Amino acid sequence: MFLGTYQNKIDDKNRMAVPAKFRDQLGGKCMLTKGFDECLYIYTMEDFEVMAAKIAALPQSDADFREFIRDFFGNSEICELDGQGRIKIPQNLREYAHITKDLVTTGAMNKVEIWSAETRADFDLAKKMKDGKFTDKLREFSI
Amino acid sequence: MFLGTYQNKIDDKNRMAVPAKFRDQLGGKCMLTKGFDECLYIYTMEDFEVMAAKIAALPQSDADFREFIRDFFGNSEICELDGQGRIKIPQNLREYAHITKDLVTTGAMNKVEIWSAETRADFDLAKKMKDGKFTDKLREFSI
DNA sequence: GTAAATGTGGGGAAAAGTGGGGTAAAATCT
DNA sequence: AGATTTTACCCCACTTTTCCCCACATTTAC
Repeated sequence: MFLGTYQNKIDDKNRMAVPAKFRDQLGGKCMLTKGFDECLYIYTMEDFEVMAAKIAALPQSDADFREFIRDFFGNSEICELDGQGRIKIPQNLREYAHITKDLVTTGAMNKVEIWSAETRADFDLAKKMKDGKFTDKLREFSI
Repeated sequence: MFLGTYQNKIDDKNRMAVPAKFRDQLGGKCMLTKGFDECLYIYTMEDFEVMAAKIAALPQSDADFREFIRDFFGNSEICELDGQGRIKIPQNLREYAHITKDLVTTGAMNKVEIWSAETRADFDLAKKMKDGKFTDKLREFSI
């Protein structure tokens, strides 16, 4: 289970230090993918396999699904952690998540999310605006 | 069952002594999470697991739920008590609860609440203002 | 009153984060 | 194809943070 929020930076060589708390669970290797909401996801190899199987099973007859499939696999990378526990983030994913310098890394149960610090801040703000409506929604799920 | 209210402090290394009465029930480890009302919650590992399972099951296709999931897990932390029964409170949670120095720690049945002393004082005051309406509300629940 | 438990502070070793050099591999150009 | 440039990757070095341990003051229990 991935938990907690961390601040970190990407360096000139496009490397990001994976927070130490997450490294053991990843075991030297991870899958880096395009996430929802303009952030990136890190999955363990096992969890990625599960997800990949689900997505690959979507009906190819549907054009939306075909696009989703190529978008998902086209924006996924196997990342090996270097001696200092860093991964390299490729250009296409950096662009998608607007990553330039400052990052926020958040554990979210079965995945790790990587955000550009600015994008995350904007998102937080937008969230506050509609907090009231949201709690009503949660109630439907008995939380 | 967690009971009672205690005053304590957070030190320069962001450590807080867990009141001794609570330590046995926690067993050397606890979950620290963001609570409602700008305070923090301490759960036992077991109680947290139950909650986490519920939340992890929310549909990822809904943007509000995605945000809720990252807010919940991103602001949760496994805390190990050190030799003196203290836990470290991470930056994101300190900020959320406005924790700087003086704290109030309250047992609340299945969880422990950690408040900044000032926030708690303000909150008490605010609550008193609407006491009349509140007792009416309780009546609906046969209390 | 004495002993044990609790709360608080701080030193120091170890780990984590960050930056950068050097070499090898890959891509590009002539 | 060979030469040149670019990219990737391994390794080292430095700074900052974390955490483990010890010490002491204060409170509680007997």
